[in-house]
Amino acid sequence: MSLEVSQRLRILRTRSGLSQRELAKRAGVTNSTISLIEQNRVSPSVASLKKVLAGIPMSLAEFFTFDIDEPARPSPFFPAEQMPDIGGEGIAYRLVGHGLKDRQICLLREHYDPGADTGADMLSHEGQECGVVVRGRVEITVDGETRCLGPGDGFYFDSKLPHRFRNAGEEPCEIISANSPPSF
Amino acid sequence: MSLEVSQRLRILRTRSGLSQRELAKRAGVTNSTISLIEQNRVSPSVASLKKVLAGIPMSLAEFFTFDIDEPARPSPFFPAEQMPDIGGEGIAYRLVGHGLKDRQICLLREHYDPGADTGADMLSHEGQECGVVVRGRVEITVDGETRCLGPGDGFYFDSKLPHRFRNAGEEPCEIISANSPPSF
DNA sequence: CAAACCTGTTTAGAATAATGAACGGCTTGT
DNA sequence: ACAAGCCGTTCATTATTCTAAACAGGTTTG
Repeated sequence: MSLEVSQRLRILRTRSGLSQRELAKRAGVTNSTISLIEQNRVSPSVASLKKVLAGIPMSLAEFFTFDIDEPARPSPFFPAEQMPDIGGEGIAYRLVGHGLKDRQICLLREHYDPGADTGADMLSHEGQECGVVVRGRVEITVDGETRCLGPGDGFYFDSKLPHRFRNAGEEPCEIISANSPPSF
Repeated sequence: MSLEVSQRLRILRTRSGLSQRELAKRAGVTNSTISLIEQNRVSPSVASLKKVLAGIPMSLAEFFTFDIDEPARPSPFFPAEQMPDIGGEGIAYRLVGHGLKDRQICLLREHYDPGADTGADMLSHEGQECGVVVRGRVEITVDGETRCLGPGDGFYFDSKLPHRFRNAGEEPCEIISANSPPSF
């Protein structure tokens, strides 16, 4: 949680143009409750926080996911040679959109040397990921199911499923992949 | 909130294969706290709920947004020849992950014949989009800025900015692109 | 069989959050 | 000037949550 409950609430309340008392009235709590929460002197019960948010109105899910963002307008183009390499052993990941704010997609050019893989342990993380093989062949294991994909073949799976990538062939392998929310 | 805090916690805990005591230990609370919360006999403070979730581990945002849509697991692999073509005049879009539920990313294999383009009118829609040129050359215009990209080059922009794609070269052009939220 | 070890639940008391009524500061209107 | 209104904050009391320890049921171990 990048933002405290206290900060989030104060931001949301003031953004809505409500005073502590006014919000309290709408929410069915007292103004002191709001005050104490916003000063981070108490940690509200989920029940009371829910009541408070109902006065804005906003759901708990929205409350905990909202973020303060600022706009910016950088160039939309990313030349091949300017993409930073963020890969590892025998693997190169090049990120499209490096440096952009509020990026929702992590789009990667992935390069696997022959024999290279993502490691002995299966990967597992939040989000979804997908990709297309552009060159070479890659052996992909997802949730116990293994397949060998070639140029033009695609994949799409929930990143929480244990997965692994391996270049089992003799030639380098290129993949364009996307995942969201971004892992890089 | 479609799901009670109590239900969510019990589902998440059991799904993680943890007992109340084990989770309590990891979270630094007592087992009775977990029990009472799961029985909905108390509404935990945000502070204690956060502690509990840290033992899973999971953020408050994830906790309140997660949903139980756990249908049968479809295959994560999409062979090249099975991807449906959803393109237009001189253009072919092939979708990776066709038929999946709750897809957050629209990953496309795009094929542009020489001279083909996305039309006279600029495109503009919700979301973000990005891609990498795999073969050939494409002329991309975003918010008045035009660039010609070749293999390995990437782009990333807000889909609301007026944009247009055109294959200005003599050879077919292939692009792997991603956009979110999905337009297909 | 029974002792040991799980599981989730319950209870009294300690710790914490929420209330209701104050307070001080600032602005508006008479 | 001064009262009336708003603002956010503070404090003693009340209400709720959290803890520690015990309870009840099921499974494993000797």
